[in-house]
Amino acid sequence: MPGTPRVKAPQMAIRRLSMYYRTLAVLREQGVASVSSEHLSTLTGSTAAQVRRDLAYFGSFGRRGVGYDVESLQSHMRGILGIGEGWPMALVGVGNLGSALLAYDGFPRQGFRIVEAFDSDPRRVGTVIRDVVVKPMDQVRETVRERRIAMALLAVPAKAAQAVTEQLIDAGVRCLLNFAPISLKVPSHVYLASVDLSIEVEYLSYLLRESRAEDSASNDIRTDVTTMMPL
Amino acid sequence: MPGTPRVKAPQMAIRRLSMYYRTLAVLREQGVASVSSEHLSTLTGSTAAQVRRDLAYFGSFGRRGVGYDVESLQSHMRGILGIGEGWPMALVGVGNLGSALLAYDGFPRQGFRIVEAFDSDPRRVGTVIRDVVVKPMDQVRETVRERRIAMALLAVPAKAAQAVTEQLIDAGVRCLLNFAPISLKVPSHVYLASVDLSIEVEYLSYLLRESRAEDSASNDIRTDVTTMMPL
DNA sequence: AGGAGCTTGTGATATCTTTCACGTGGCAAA
DNA sequence: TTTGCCACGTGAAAGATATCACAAGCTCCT
Repeated sequence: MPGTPRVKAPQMAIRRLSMYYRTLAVLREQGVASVSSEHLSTLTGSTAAQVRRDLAYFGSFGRRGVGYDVESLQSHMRGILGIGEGWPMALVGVGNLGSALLAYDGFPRQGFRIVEAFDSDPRRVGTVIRDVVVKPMDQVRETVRERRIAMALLAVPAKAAQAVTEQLIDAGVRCLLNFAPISLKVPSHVYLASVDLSIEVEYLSYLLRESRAEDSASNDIRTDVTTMMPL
Repeated sequence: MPGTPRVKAPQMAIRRLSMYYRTLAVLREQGVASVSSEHLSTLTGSTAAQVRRDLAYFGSFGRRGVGYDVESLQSHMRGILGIGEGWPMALVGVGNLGSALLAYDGFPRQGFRIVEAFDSDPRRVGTVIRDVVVKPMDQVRETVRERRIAMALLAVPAKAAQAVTEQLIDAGVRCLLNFAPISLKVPSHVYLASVDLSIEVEYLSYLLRESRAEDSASNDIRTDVTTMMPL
């Protein structure tokens, strides 16, 4: 890998890499061979300086005066993000949201696959969704260990989330993506990210409310907003 | 409202308010009348200083030497976040994810309700989920205007997302929660938040990969991580 | 009433992140 | 080869956010 990562990359930079990666995939489909930081920034809603800085955290992938080679940059991003290593994932909680996650084709497209699903409800156990058989909770430990699953998606009710989390960690899971609206506690060797729909909606609600007060609207272009709570 | 917001609150502070709000709701159910910043911080995975600072952006709600009154603080948070104003929301895209969103009970519990749903697929139009009739896309404009819907959830394929966004904005929507894995462009008077599952999973994948390299694990307690990309 | 002990609210400070601005290397054309 | 232009990579500056640490205010007890 060219260049050395002098300092640790900010969490947000890593998230933006995902955006860059996807954008590069689109460019490649379109037959674009080379892209500048400027170009990439308009496509991802970032700034040129930010794109360059983000990439520079991991090495120097571009050529001065030219830009970045789309294919090579994409493959570097893939390597950095661990895409295509085919991480197998486990899903716990096969309710409405869990079922939707099982069916979500964005995961396999990026090389992540849900290979096991669990639920505590006996009526759901045994059902098959997208070739995955729903297993009872008491098989979590054995299955996760056996298949060496490191990542899990948590789509259970808030009340059950902490207990299930502990089960999963005990079984050897190292990464958790939590959808339950609750703040989970995990030991520091476990990575945790959360998608919290209520927080998103309430944040928008706040902005809406605030804007009613001041009401100052211009006509610029505002760009994408995602979300991250560090550490 | 007591106190004055001297400076604009960071976006992250607002997201944390949502956490505080939910935690307060739990405390109230448990009959807890008063809570300190210290206590609240352990429950939400923040720090005491951060809790105090976050709250101080909006006023002074506590009493020195005592703490915060759970009920009154909760009601202040509710006001700030605009919870309970009963914002009606529209959903576009009633696929797997869209259906799950319709069924998600976290929204109505916080006072947000999906009152209209739209889909471009004729096979889905007319179906009823949770008392909501799925309407065709060409009724977006009229319906959103008529019902004065300001918030919309976008659960359509990435390819369609930008076009649908523009339809919604044209119809008067001011806030969008986007689930499509794409960076949307919206005018600056429109608020946009995105939930991007691929980014979350790839972020975890990155951390996992990185940890394999250095492998330095201690036994502290790590706390919740959500996600936010500012402006 | 006075003092001990607790917890808030907040200046000041430290840390983290983004933006600026320019030196450097690279390409192309004359 | 030289000239002109382009776009990266990166120190340095600015800006944003989090943390520290303490004065101010409240309650209770004596």
